[in-house]
Amino acid sequence: MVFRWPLDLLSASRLLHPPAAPPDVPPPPGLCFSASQIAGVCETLEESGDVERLARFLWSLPVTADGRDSISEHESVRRARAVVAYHSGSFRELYRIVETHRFTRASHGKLQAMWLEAHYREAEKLRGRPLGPVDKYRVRKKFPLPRTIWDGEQKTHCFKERTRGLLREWYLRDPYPNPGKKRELAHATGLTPTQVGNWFKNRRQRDRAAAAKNRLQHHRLCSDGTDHPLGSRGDLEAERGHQQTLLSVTDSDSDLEV
DNA sequence: TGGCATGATTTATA
DNA sequence: TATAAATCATGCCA
Repeated sequence: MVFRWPLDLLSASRLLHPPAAPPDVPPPPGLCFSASQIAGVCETLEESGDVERLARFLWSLPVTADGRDSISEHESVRRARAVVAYHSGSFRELYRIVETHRFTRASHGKLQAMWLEAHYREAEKLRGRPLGPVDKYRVRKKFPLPRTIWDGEQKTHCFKERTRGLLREWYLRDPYPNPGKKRELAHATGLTPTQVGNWFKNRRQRDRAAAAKNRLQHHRLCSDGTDHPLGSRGDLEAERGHQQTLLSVTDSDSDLEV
């Protein structure tokens, strides 16, 4: 392995062989590194966050015209090149690296984050303003993660229809299930007990909101000048009773048919 | 543990 | 493309 820049040979040498000798003593001429040793240096520099040094190190590596050499084939080297491309704003280069090579699962998280962030930045630059959540969602839809850095596993935002059906069913029977019932339902739906708890919590919250809204509308329709302030008969029991009635009426996330 | 407010994501609609 | 609505998660308080 012949380095283009002696300084980087020195860097690599120090990373691979921590300085037992005085640090400024140059490595012996003709010192060779294997591709996996080079990859190790890339990993170390990447972990250290010193992108500038990583860039210099990568630059010092010998390259073939098509990049198909034992060094460039190494995933850590490719990932390091992607990192450098990202930090230097060379997003086209980043996309090219990511799209043309398959990466292992261990690299997916970082590469996915860079892929998305790069596209966000481009979109922001294009629009001249920061992106909101919906803008980012559109960017993600427009530039889906390549399969080289994504195993294709769909992350669903909503629970499965069958799961939701079960939850609704149980909710109608008992909106306040005890921990045992929650665990049972979690087992039946494949959700965690926390998710089940959250679902019931949200469901009650939505029903209360819908109940309040319905009552307000009803109040507006009925009140032809007579005054029925909302809180005047609002004791808890009345509220609960109203909710029970509304279970059959509100359906913010459901098709409740009772 | 429940209620409430709020955030993030996704989808629908104008 | 902006906006609203729906859905799930999370944090705080009582």
